[in-house]
Amino acid sequence: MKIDRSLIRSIPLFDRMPDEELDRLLQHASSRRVPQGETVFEQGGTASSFYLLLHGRLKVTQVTEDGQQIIVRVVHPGDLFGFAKALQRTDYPGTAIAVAESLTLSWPTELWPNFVEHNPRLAVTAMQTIGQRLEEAHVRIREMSTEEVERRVAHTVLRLAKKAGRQEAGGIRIDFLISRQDIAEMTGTTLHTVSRILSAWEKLGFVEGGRQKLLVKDQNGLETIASGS
Amino acid sequence: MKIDRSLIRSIPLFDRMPDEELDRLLQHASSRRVPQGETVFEQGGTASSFYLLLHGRLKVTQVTEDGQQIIVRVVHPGDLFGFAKALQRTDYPGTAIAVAESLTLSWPTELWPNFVEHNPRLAVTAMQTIGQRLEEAHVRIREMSTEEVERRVAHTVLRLAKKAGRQEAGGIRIDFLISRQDIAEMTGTTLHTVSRILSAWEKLGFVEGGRQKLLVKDQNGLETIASGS
DNA sequence: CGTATTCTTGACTTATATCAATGTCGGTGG
DNA sequence: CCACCGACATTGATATAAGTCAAGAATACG
Repeated sequence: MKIDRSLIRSIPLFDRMPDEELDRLLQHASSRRVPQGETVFEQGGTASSFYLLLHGRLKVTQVTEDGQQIIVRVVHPGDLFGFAKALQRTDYPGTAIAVAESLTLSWPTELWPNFVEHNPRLAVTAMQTIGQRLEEAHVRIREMSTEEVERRVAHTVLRLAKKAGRQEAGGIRIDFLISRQDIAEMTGTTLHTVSRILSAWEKLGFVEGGRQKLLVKDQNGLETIASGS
Repeated sequence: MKIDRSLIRSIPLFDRMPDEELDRLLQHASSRRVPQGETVFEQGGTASSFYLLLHGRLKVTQVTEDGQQIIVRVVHPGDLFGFAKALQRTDYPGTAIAVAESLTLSWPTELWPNFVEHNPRLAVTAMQTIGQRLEEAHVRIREMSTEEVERRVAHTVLRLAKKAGRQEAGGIRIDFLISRQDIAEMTGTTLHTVSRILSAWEKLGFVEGGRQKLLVKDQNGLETIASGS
């Protein structure tokens, strides 16, 4: 399948890679259009590929034994995801669902060690990527350990605005479908509590809600809350 | 400084590395004995080295702006730690304190990219290490999102018993000094709640407490609690 | 010994979950 | 095109897990 090289070039992971190396990489890649709501891979499924998100937005969810769901992370364009093999796993630990029309690149997992060995720069960058993810996880742990719900929700919304926000008349629109339940699963609370919090913020003019919609109208206001009232 | 090679060989990261490669690595390494209670590096300090724990036990803590402390992780023998550079940071995100007499190896951070480029296997293994750490973080996030305190404490104690337990008459001893406060900082709760929980478990014969001591007497009992009563 | 941590335990408070009911939006198909 | 249905959201009332406040006991250490 033919893949637009300029789109790839815009991704930090590949921006300084020599042409030939990049071509070698793309040779083995396949791309796929993923419509809103469809899954890229599912929790427990055999990890046959690793992926790169070129365009769109995904959420990675996990379901616990007793049926509770959490959102492990949101995948943004340029992010590697589903690299279970690099974590020495054979199955995917979560389910990746498109929350906006998306475009992915994928490679067979067998090629991962190969790529890494032949391309040390890729290895270093990939490690940095995973490292950043680790830091994000630690931030989340820290917030869940020390902050109350409202602050956590504020932090989460601000991060979404930063990573997935589109400037719009009146504020920053979160650029994909996101429900109260989703926000609850990202912050470790219930949709009821999130709903109450967003309602309160709406009264204060900080945000504007809507069905699976969110518009941040006053970033400073939220930052005040995030930093502990 | 002369370093015992057999000790290094026992560590998975290096077990299958050619002798010459290992020597090249050890050439640039320095080892240090860290007495109980001393720090290896401190939060915010310039990341000048990365480390490997050969022997002993460390805890890595973080202090938030408003002075609350959490334990990010416990470092066990064989673990890499303080590899801030791999995460493209210039400072250490936390403080590493010896909770038992310890022995570390360290390398100047500048050598990290060098090592990785010259030793692809090391790169892959290091990535797996970070990957595992990421998974552990996700487990913790999942537990904090979905489980109540008692279950989380049970999970944490069981993990400690598994990773840092020494068989002993009557049960499995957690092999380093650990306070109620420490357990609280690992599970996102308060020392009071931990104290009450451990007291209750002691009455049930699951554990035996003591000042900065913990003995797991009934692993199955704890596992029942961990899995949701 | 006495002084400082660490731990325990009780009483009380509170944030947040749970339970329950109703409202609203938006897409589907008749 | 409108009506209806299902998914999503709001909001109130109530329950409760866990935090906070407070005091004292146990243990280690110099």
